[in-house]
Amino acid sequence: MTQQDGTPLTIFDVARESGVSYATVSRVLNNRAYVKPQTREAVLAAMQRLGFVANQQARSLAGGRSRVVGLLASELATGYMGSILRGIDDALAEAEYDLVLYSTRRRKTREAAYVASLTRGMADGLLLVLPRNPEAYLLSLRERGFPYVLVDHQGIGAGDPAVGATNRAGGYAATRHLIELGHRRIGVICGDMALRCAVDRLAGYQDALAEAGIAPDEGLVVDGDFQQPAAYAAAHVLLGLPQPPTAIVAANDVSAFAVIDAASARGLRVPADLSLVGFDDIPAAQMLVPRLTTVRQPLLQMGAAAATMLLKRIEQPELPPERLELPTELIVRASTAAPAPSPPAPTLVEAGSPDPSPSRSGLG
Amino acid sequence: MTQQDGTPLTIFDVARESGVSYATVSRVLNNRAYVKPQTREAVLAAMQRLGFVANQQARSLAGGRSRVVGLLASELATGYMGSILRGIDDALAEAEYDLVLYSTRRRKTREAAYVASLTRGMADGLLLVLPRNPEAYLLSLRERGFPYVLVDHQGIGAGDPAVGATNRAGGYAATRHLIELGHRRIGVICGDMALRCAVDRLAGYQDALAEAGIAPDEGLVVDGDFQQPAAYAAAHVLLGLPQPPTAIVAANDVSAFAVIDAASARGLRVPADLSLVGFDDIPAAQMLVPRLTTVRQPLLQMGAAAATMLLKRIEQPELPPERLELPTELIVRASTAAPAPSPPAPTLVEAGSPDPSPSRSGLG
DNA sequence: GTGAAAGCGCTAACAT
DNA sequence: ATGTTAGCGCTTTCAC
Repeated sequence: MTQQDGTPLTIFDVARESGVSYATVSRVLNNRAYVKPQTREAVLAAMQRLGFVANQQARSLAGGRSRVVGLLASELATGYMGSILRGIDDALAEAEYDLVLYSTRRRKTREAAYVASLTRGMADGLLLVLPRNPEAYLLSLRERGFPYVLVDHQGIGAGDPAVGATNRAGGYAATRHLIELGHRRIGVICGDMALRCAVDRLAGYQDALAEAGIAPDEGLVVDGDFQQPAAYAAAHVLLGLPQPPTAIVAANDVSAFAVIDAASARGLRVPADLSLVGFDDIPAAQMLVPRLTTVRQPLLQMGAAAATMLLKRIEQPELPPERLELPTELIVRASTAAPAPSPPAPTLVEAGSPDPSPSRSGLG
Repeated sequence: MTQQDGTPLTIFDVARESGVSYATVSRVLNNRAYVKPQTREAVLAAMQRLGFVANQQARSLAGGRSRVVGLLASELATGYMGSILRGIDDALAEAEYDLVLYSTRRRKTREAAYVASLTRGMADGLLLVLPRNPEAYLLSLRERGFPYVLVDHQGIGAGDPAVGATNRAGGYAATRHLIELGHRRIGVICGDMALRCAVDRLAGYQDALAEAGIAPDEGLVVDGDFQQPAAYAAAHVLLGLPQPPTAIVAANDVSAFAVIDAASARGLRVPADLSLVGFDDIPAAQMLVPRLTTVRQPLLQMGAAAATMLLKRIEQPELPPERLELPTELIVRASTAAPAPSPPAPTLVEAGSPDPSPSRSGLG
């Protein structure tokens, strides 16, 4: 706000208006003790009257805190990021923190300098959502003792504060659902295996196969990277197999959409000819026809939890790193069904107890 | 960056390292004249050597510029926002500006104070993407002479700097495409008519009908708000008409998805029984089965153009407001087809030349 | 061309 | 409980 002469209002103006000193206004502004309730009210009233708003730059320059959190992300335009972003924003708004965006592709400059600019007053902490290769950042962040939290990227090594989801359990639930439907040949399209979440999802898939006594078939595990094109190619590989799978677990919903695409290009219908489970439950998953059976990640909550965790670490930087895994949840919709009874799988399955009717507990 | 003792590096350190003064370092930092090239290089080298990064807070406190742009948006988690966001980010990164996010639902405080905090040093300018009721902001923004640009919300009155798309032409193209396919009864599900873009799209629809000599039928124009639930209800209204439309123009893709939903709930198939055109071309539009025919908005470019315009206005706040409309483009995919020949529309059409074969020029 | 000095608006000791 | 006094790290006059 400005006064009538255009000069910005300062706490000095508020001080004069309320008849106290400079410092007292600052105390009120910062909700500190040692202010008589009566004085506090008078100052607050003066602020109201004047329409005073503190200059954030000055506060952080003087006090060392900016009440800004940085968000480093490789990609902004996905539904995935959008949901996380909203969760973060909610939690931050609650605490009256602002959010500055840093997309990874910005960094034309050296990484060190880049992180340095963050740690030099601009932000009090950093949220990293699936950054491309975080090692470069993490090192200097750790060195500086700068507060940060990883979102959905627990790193291959542990030790960093992180918020993620139970990806392994999710991969397990997806696969088990298919097994319970009667599928035995279940393909999987992997995500970017540099990311822990992709590794975990695959592990969950393997868990479920093992539990059901289905021998793993390397040919049914195809690479992907969470993106449409790779998944489309992967789907064609799977569907082109001499003995194609009757069901596919996709690393994420976007990959699942690609499978539908590839399947329909081959004249296969989902779920009649091919069952399909995605991962994420992005909004589009329920818009699709058929609606996608998928493993929901609580993206909004993950964002909020990460922000909350970061705020805590900003307050107490010495806190030991904490790791949070939020539960995933299988959402059964219309893209999965029992396999077509037609061709009874010949002999490619190598081993395992051929128990055809696993227990129905809990799922599907 | 910090020195070995943990003290942050300042331009004073750089000055000492390079044997010049304090002020000269500042000049180099700001790319100002009156520095001997040789001196400049020496200073730059010292910065490199030390790994110096300027404190942005201090710079803006002293200099009055923050190199930060604020983004005010009502919603962050949509594909729509994501695309715009990316465009903004690209343009800003280019100019080495940072982006601070302000979602509308944050403002628990009074609007005036809210905007004030933006204009008090935090940001040099503000981008407003489809804010809920911008009047409150705009007024105080204008009063302050604070630079801002509206994105995709040209306001009912003109006069604000804004970037949008040719919504009217888009609505026209969508409708005309359907007309050329042979449709005569074309329903429309409106967007939030408080927004100019929704009004324009409807106008385009009406343009096309008029041009084809199809009498407007009020019953075929149903309210919506760009969201799934309202569009779903609207679709049922349309489809439940004694004489339902053979084609529907939806205000946006999300609404179009809802129509597919409602149609399939009624046993209708798209495009065999019902043709459908969306608006936006969000990523999901091409993932859907059937792929959605839609009017593409260049969201990324809109974001980038708005950011660029804002930067220009930050440099020269006195510039007259500029208004930019980026072209929309009809993307014909699989959700539109010629109407089923079965029931030859009885008599509800009131007037107009019943020319059944409009020219095929350009579209289709 | 370069250096010296005065703030930018605020926080945080230190007094009182 | 309140006032006084230094700065925070930088930009920007103004001298030289």
